[in-house]
Parts: sequence; C-alpha cells; structure tokens
Amino acid sequence: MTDKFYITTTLPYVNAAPHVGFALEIVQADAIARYQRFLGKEVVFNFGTDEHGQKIYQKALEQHKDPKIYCDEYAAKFDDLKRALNLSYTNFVRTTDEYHIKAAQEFWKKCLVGGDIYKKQYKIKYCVGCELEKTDSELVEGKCPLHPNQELEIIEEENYFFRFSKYQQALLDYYEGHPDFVVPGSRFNEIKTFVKSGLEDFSVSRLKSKMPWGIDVPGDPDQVMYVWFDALINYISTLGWPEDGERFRGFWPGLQVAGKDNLRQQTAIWQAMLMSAGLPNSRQIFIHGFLTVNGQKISKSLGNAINPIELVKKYGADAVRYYLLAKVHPWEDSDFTAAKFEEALNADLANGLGNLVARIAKLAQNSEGNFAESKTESDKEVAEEIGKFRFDYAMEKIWQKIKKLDQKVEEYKLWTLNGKELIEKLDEFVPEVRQIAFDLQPFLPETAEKITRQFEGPKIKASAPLFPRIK
RNA sequence: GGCUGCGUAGCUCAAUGGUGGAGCGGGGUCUUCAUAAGGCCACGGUUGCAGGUUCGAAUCCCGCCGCAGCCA
Repeated sequence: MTDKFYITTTLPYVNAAPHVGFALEIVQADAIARYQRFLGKEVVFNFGTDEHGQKIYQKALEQHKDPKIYCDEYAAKFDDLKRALNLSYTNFVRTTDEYHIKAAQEFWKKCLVGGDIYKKQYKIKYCVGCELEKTDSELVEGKCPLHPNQELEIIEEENYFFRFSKYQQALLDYYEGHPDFVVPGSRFNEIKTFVKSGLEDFSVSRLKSKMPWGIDVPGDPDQVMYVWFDALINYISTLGWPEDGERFRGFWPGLQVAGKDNLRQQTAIWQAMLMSAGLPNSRQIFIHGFLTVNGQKISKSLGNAINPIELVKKYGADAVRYYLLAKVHPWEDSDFTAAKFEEALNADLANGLGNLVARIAKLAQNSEGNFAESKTESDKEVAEEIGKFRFDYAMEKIWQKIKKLDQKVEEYKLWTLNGKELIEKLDEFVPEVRQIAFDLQPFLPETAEKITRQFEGPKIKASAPLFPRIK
C-alpha cells in the first residue's frame, strides 16, 4: 500500500569511538533497509550522532577543543562506518545541525503549549565520583555504593519538567492496541511493567550557566534542553519536521532499532513526547541485545572494545556483517571471540558459500555452455524471518540451500560428466546459485554483487575465492 | 529484596505432554569440479539438582542451586 519505508538507529553519543556493539545495531538496520528496497519501497534510513550534554562538554574542555570541533571529529569517525561496513543509510543527522535545533525548539513549544512542560525547583543528589545523579533507591545508607567515602553533593536548581506522569494510561492503551509495538516480547513486557508501576515527571533542561552545551530553551535564555529531550527529536527532524510536512507524513511513523539500554527512552519517553506534541507514535521498535567479548561486557576500563573498522580491514566488510547477522542472536546477548569469528568465516563463508560458488563456476566455465538468464525472486521463508527480525534464521535458510547444492554435486558426480550432459545438469545449478546471490543481497551486498557478476551469463566465469580461509 | 526469564552434546542452539535433534569443532571413510574444499558414517546426553502430577515430563507443579535482565 505505502511505497515509503522509514527506519532509524539510535544516535551514538560521541564520547567514545564506535565499537563492534554499535556495529551490530547499524548492520541489522542496514539489512532491513536493503531488504525493503528490494520490495520496491522508497527507504529513508537514518543514522547520526548525539552531540550535546555534560559529558561531551567536559571531554571537549579536557582536550582544549571547541565542543563543535570536538564533535566534528567524532561525527566523521562514525560516518567512516558507512564505507567500512558498506552501509546504505540515506540520512546522517547531527543534533548540532541547524535544522535539528530548530525542530527541537519547535517540538518544545508544542509540548509547552499543551501544558506538558513546566518549571520546578529541582533538588538532586550528585555523586562526584560517578559524575552521575543518584536516586534514593540507588543509595546505600545515604551514600553512593561505589564511592561510600564521598559525600553526595546536593544540587538545587530550577529546571523545566516534562509531564511524563500524564501519559501513563495513554501509553498503556497504546501498547494494548499494538501488540507488536516492541520486539522482542520480553522487552515489551519489561516496559509495560515499568509504565504500570507509575511514571514520574522528569527534568528536561539544565541551567545554561553551568552547562552551556545544549539547545536553547525557547523564550528562556537561562536554560538549555537536557540532552535526551533534544536527541530523541532527531527521529523526526531528519525527515524534515516541522517544515517539510509532506515528507514527514510520507515516512513517519517508522521502525526504530535500539539497544536494550535504550528501551525506556524509545518505547516510553519518546512515545509520550510524541503524544504531547500531537504527533503519531512510532510504528515499531526493535530492541537488540549486546555483544560481549570473550564473555565480558565491553567496557572502557577493561579496554576490550573491538573496533569494527579494524575487523573490516582484516577480514572484509561482508565477513563482519555475516557474523553480526548470522552468528549473533538478534535480541539476546551474544559473545564475540576471535576464534568463533574465524570459525564461522572458514566453515560458512570459505568452505560453504565461497567453495560452492567456486566449484560451480569452474565446472560451468569448463563446460563452455551458455546459460540463459533465470528468474530470481525474494525467498518467502527468508522474507518471513526478516519480518520477525530473525536475521540468524534467515541466513540459516540460505545456508541450507548451499548444503543441498553441495549434496547434489556429489549425487550427480558433476565432475565426471562432460559435453551436453554436463551443461544440462549445470542448468539445474546455475539458477540456484543466482538465487542464493539474490537472497544474500540485504546481508552481504558486496559478495552478492560479485556472485551475480560471475554468474551473469551466458558465459560463466571462474574467479578468485570469495573468502580466503583463515589459517 | 521484589518481578521476568533462562539452565539440553566440547561450543552455539532446536524440540504443540508422545522414540531428545541440527550446525560447528573433534574422529573415521569416499572423492578430486572446488579454497586440503565437498559427500557419507559413527561417536558424543542421568535435559542444573531433588521431589510431585501423568499411561507418558526437557516440556506442567513445588523446592533448591546457578546465570541474566528490570525495579527512573
């Protein structure tokens, strides 16, 4: 019915270089975006960087840089992912972009007019050790459990608040009416439980005198927006809201892909904000899991972050994409180890896909046969799995075909045949290989392209291995 | 502590209450078109532990042990 499709990832915060965990999110989103294009949809695929807030301000100061210049450097690093992982995003929004700032201010005004933003005296307990605000439930005997020797700082200031509490019932009703709103269901249950337990209004601004690195609150020169409030609005500012109403209405609402640490912001806070501004809610939110490295969480203190760009340099984009899509559970946590990665590369890409393509190509080339074009169409089972975000199962379906073809090569003993008989039998294989390449397009675009070119016909060409074996 | 969920082969995971399977790795074997790749075969299990319901339990119930997530 609709010929437009909108998908967005979350915007990474630019206080650290991209690691393999974020690559997971954007590769998943890329697979969906590419798949939707094959269905003939006009796709907007949004990505970008979240650049305001205290942490970034401090980082920039530490490096004696203007915050904007600091952000420019990081934004470029994240944009590098595009080339490295062969990503097909169409939009790269930065929350410091002029159009985004305007959209955030317009959004604020809508919420304000609706009576959902109000000023309140605000008192927080702040742990200087963690550099984080602490709530009473987090404290142990009135102290931060991580820094029990330090006194908590009490900060008192007047901030703007968002009337989140007002939307409890509306959110629950919306969840009730949209049973597939959040995938997987376990995360959906988690957010339902959270919303049912009651919502508190939260602060959406900061005093500019203390932290100037934010978007100005309209009509109040002393305050800037809290980073979360402004950042979420990127999902629609990137579509031209509020100025380009036609484009916005054409693409919104869309599919949002986010990590499990972002559940609340995406599925509750942002949805309440949309309701407040009188805009349609998101269409669906997919929450992925986290990658661990050698069984451990990725953390700065452990220094175990893996740079996806380094992986790509060593193994190639499609090898990394393959691992993230086929060997990582779409929404449960999965472990990444060099051994597992190389094992998958050898077993599935070199020995499986690569070898099948090589053996059929060679036989076809030697046969000197002409192979007419054949029809390729989207595999129903693969499509179904993508619809359920089971990228791993979708890939498994494709690899089952590879296995079957290998078996058939043995069954026919293709290498013992020649002349017309060989060409006749190969006519059963060539369209199948083309179909595999077709099915692989959303996942391994570069490899799919290579195979397609090799098997274009009428003459089929042998070529160098698609994936070298790792020793 | 409260609420969810999980625990199955060396590893990753499947199995409407009805003979516990697959892939990978390791082993054997056949084969040479292919990247020492591929096919086939076998091995591999007290389904975390202990009880209960049932003709029958990986599955349902109770308790315990362990792990993860959420509780602004």
